[in-house]
Amino acid sequence: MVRGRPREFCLDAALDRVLQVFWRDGFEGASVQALAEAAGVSKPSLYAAWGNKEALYLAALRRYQEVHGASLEAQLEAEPDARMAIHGYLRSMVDAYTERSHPSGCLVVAGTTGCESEGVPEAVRGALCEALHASGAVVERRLSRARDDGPLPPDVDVPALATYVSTLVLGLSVQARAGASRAALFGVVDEAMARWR
Amino acid sequence: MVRGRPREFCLDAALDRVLQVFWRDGFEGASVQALAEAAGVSKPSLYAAWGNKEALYLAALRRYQEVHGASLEAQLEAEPDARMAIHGYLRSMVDAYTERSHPSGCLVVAGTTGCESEGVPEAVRGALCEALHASGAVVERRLSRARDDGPLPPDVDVPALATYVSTLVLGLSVQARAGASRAALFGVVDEAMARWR
DNA sequence: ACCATATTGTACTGACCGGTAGATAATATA
DNA sequence: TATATTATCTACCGGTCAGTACAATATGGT
Repeated sequence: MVRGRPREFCLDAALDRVLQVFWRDGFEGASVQALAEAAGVSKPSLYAAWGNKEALYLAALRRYQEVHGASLEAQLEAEPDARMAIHGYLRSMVDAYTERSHPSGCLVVAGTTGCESEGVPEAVRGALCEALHASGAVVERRLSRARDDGPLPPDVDVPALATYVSTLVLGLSVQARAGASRAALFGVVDEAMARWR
Repeated sequence: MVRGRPREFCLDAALDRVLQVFWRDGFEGASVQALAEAAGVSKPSLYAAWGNKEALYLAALRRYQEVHGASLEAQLEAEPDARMAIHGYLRSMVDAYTERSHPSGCLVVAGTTGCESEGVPEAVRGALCEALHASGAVVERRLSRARDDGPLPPDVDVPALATYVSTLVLGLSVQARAGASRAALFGVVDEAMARWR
């Protein structure tokens, strides 16, 4: 057993609360005071658990990817038809981005857009860029598989097509942030898919 | 003639420097100190000219729209063929978003993405949302005209198509912010236009 | 010359920032 | 029961934030 006084709060539960604040306010916009209050924990307890604001953000980002990202990738791989897989992926994105139980849009998109300021540590910038790249790579791998397996013609430019799809997803995140309705964004997805093939 | 000691700096020139900092760092990320240094003007001079940080941001946003937005709208209207007009619009956006003489991406997109924090005044939030909506409306008007004039079939869903195009543009801005190359973004535009009809 | 008006730079305000020192409390082990 | 270890909270640190008071300075009007 671990010695010493036991922690009185659940790390993951607190991190989820912290995540919500970072998601809404960004790295700079979220004060440690606000993060602590949201987590229902004192400021020194936050520092004792994660070290500093930078490490706390990186932990929240990691949790975001696990909780909100992993299932989307699995779904993309599960659907056998490539076109249907992308269509489902886009629709799931719209669902997630307009879900009312957490801030709208994507944490990574919001973070990347506002990470050029000097107040954002290099490690945070790097992690966000890496996360953005990773989400694009998932789409590219799926499309690459579709080309190898046949449903996509072998002459298709997979990187360009993947970047196109990813760019659309980034746009959906911004639209959601700006308050676009779920219906409007489903319209965008339908419009995009109607032009597929 | 105006009485009193004359101002020793050019308002528009200073506002352009201020704009660059807000563009890169956002409303919260840009300190008034940094804005003053970038403008080559003391902090009280900034306050004397524009009142406070909020008014300064709104003035910078207005200037951004005049300097960086007006020409794009004109170009969109000038090209007679709707498809070519949209293609040119998208290519111009990529050019602007990856231009090295100013921060990458779009000020409005960056601002909108990070304006949910409490530190951002309501007026700034409102102006950004309005600006985003206005840029979408420009595309919608152009497409609406194309439907009325014939080149676009009358059964096309203009609002949905316009939102699709705008969403793509927002995505391009995020990609540019994340460091995507001009070539990669031109590839996205080509991919999107290849699926047009 | 003198006044009214307006801009300038220095130096300041109170509030909040991220982060921590240090005393206290709660547990496992011995 | 005594000790080592860890978590908790209050109260504080120096630094930076947005914003300003004030004296000096530069103009036009009279």
